[in-house]
Amino acid sequence: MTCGTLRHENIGEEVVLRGWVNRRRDLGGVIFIDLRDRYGLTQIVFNPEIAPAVHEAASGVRAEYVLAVRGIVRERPEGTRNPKLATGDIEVEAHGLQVLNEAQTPPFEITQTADIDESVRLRHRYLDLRRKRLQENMVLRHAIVRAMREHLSDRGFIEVETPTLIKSTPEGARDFLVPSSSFAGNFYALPQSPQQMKQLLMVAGLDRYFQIARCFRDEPQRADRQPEFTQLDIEMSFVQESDLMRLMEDLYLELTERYSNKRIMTTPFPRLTYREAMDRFGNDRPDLRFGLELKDVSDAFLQTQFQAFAQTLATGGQVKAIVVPGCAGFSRREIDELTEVTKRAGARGLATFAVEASQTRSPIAKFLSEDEIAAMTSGISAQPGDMVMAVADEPAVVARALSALRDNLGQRLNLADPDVLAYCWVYEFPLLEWKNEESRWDATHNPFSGFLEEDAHFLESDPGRVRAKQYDLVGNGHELGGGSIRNHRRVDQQRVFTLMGYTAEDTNVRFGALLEALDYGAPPHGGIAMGIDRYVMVMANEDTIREVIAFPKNQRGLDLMFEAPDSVGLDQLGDLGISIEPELRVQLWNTERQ
RNA sequence: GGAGGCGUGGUGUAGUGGCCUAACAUGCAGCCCUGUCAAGGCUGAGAUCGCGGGUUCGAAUCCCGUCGCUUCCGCCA
Repeated sequence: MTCGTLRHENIGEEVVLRGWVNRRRDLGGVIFIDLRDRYGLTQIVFNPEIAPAVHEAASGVRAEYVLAVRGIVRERPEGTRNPKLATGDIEVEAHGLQVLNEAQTPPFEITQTADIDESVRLRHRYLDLRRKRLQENMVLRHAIVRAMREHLSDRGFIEVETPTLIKSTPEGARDFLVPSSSFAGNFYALPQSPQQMKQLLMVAGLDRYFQIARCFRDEPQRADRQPEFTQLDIEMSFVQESDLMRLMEDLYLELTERYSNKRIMTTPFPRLTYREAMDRFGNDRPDLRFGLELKDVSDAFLQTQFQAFAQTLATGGQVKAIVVPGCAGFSRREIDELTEVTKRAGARGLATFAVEASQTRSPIAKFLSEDEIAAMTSGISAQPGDMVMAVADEPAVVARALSALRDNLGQRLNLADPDVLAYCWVYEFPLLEWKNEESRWDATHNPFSGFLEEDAHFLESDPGRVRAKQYDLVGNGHELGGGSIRNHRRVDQQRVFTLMGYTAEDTNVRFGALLEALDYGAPPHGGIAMGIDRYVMVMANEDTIREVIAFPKNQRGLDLMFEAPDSVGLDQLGDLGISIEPELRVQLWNTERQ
């Protein structure tokens, strides 16, 4: 029996309910207590004329006490029913009360819905988890993960667990290292993902694998990044990009339909090449719920006398613009704020043009000819009443600045409908990118991604041009997951490693097991890894993944409840052969616990 | 590593140079109250305004530094 089950038809039954005191209303005579558990609220009545001793006991009860109440389900008197409660037609007339535990006044109100300082919430996460918001998020997360398991199991996938103690591979994110007393001086690493393991499962012939996999990356936190997070990890043999996309599309359609009230914007999910996404949105994970696309207006200024534009164009830069419909009347303050947004993203400035029927007003109008301005506005079909906002710089900066501007405008103008989920695929990412600091090519995604056969001849001559068989699923501007078709022949994999500057010795040390396995009849295979935390966050309309993780760490990666990480004793360190530099012997925690 | 925002009773906020002896709501404590459900009424406790320094006759308020939280960039194969 729970606090959410009793209804009209239970009237007259004797029941026992257990739960927490949500609220107590002591009217002097009769006392009402709303008893709460995961399933709901039930009003308990303590009537001094029916059970005086029980009533007396109830007057000492406080919020969050844990009670067991024995009583009889009664119909509520006419006019006192509560339509806001599922159990609002009835109440339980208490005949017995047992206080299972008392409770201190909590540091924040369990029933409060307003935002509470997150540090306080994290320090007492078990109380935060008592609140409706997080309980609903946990239930949603469970339902989604369960549906993922069922969906894939029904299609012949098997769930395989892979180890958490593995070998460090210094590529990509920083590893969390784990020492062991058996091998003092050597370290395991926690997996950044089960990437190599799942590929080896394909070599093994377990052609459809999935796992709800915990991944660890020792990198700075973000609203959607935690040092440990969970992925739906998938790998399949004998497939192409489109097979993976279709599989995930089916799954995410089902999840969205079953577990949210959101309308899917477009099905099948639009597919954008990386190039197209960058051109149109300046971003490889565009929020497609609204337009405000980027337009290249460089052509209008090829002959311009305006130095800022002319010089940018002469040095391989570009001028791109966003047309903001109906916003010619942006205030000075709004324009300043938007300029600040683009500046923070690296732009030197933001050129604005308020298009009016008779003229176009702009702070830089005096530097430009009327023809240039007209060529620009007509080229992008700006109408009277529109605001045109432009950035001139090298392409990467333009993309970053206008993408930030676009997101800000979307928010500011309420263009992103929270009831819509706009999925899309972004594919054909570049295989490699040039790392200036290291003076070498590096994988943009993971080093095992295959490349398009038609681009293979560029591999040595123009590596930046080679497109990978790689795809990301994007939803409402969040990267929900990504994957690729892998190199299943050693020679191809070796070719990529060589480009990345690894010697045969390097690759043998780092990826020896995988490379060797490719020599033993590795089938063509590919896969994808979907971020579960991020997806649940989107489905739950939360702004951070901390709201969908039971015990998250804060932005610095600290666990405020358990107070981790923490120093350890010298004896423990001694077993591991580890000594700590004196300047690092700092006390992280000085909380006084009761 | 860099940039922005925030920091005032337990919680959420107001106060942006003197009217602050710091306000409001909620929570908490006590009293009153027999049909409430965000119960109501009365009374009360509770903050040296993150910390340190400075400017000023005077600082929650301005300046500098510092710490914490948070968002973003870098980073995240």
